[in-house]
Amino acid sequence: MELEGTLREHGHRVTRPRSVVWQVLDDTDGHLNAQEIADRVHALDPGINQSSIYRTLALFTEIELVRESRHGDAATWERAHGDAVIHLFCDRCGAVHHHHAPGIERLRRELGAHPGFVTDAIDVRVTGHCADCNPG
Amino acid sequence: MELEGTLREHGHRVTRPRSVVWQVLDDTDGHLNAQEIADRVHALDPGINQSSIYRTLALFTEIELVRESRHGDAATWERAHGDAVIHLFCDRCGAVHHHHAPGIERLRRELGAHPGFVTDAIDVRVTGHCADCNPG
DNA sequence: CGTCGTATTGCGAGTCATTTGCAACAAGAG
DNA sequence: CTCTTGTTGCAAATGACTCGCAATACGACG
Repeated sequence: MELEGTLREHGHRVTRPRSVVWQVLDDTDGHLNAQEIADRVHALDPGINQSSIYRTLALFTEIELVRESRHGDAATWERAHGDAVIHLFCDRCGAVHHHHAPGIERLRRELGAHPGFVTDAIDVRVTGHCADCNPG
Repeated sequence: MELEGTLREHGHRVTRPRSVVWQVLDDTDGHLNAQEIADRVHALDPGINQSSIYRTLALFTEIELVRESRHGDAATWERAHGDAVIHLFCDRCGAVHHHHAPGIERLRRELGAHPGFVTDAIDVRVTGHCADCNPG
């Protein structure tokens, strides 16, 4: 299992909060905020504390199982994925869509040729609105 | 003056906090966090309140004089600039460098062809480290 | 110039998501 | 089964940012 392997690899234990939080994120195709994660976690196990959820998310982010993003003042988490997927944030309904953009690899090559900076990750975020979202 | 015109255009007054905050951001080539802005503002006028600085930054962001960005849990502000400038965040020294990437226009065109989403702004953020930054 | 209406400020008190200290607990090596 | 120590739950703390409100000062107008 991806979770167990990655945790062990980094010298961490497999615990109940970690399994449940992972179960929630792994079952979701998209971004969840802290509230949504807590709700789903509690549906599976009401005994898990909010602090443990935050600690777990921080750990998962550190070992790159999860990607955290902030848009405006909203924090969301999703399963980690490669750079070539960019995020489309809808200003109307708040949804976050994924879009595959191979052009990112071109950008990465271009940056590689730039002697002043060593690139690690590239994060492209587009704001706008879904075609079917009503104004306001 | 750019500040006065833009404020008037949007029906806002030109006040001391607004002039001083603008003076600070306009004199800086790059990103400043709330603390740095407050320090520089207070160097020019110690009587300006922190809340007014926040309110001013929010207003400037709204009328697009200023661009706010959040990286991790750090909020920073800079004079507004076009999308074709991407941000390079150094994980070691915390600096934010600008890089001109005309490829963004290509990406915008590509997204324009995507029927499901109407693009407004594109924000490209690269994490990594300056070539001359020491590890740790 | 003065006057006046109202946007804006300064201040202090909130807010609220996230973090932290610590004693109790439990994963998992031996 | 035992023991070590990484983790948890809890409750209290943090801290960046926001808000309510009376006092202030823009700037339109005469």
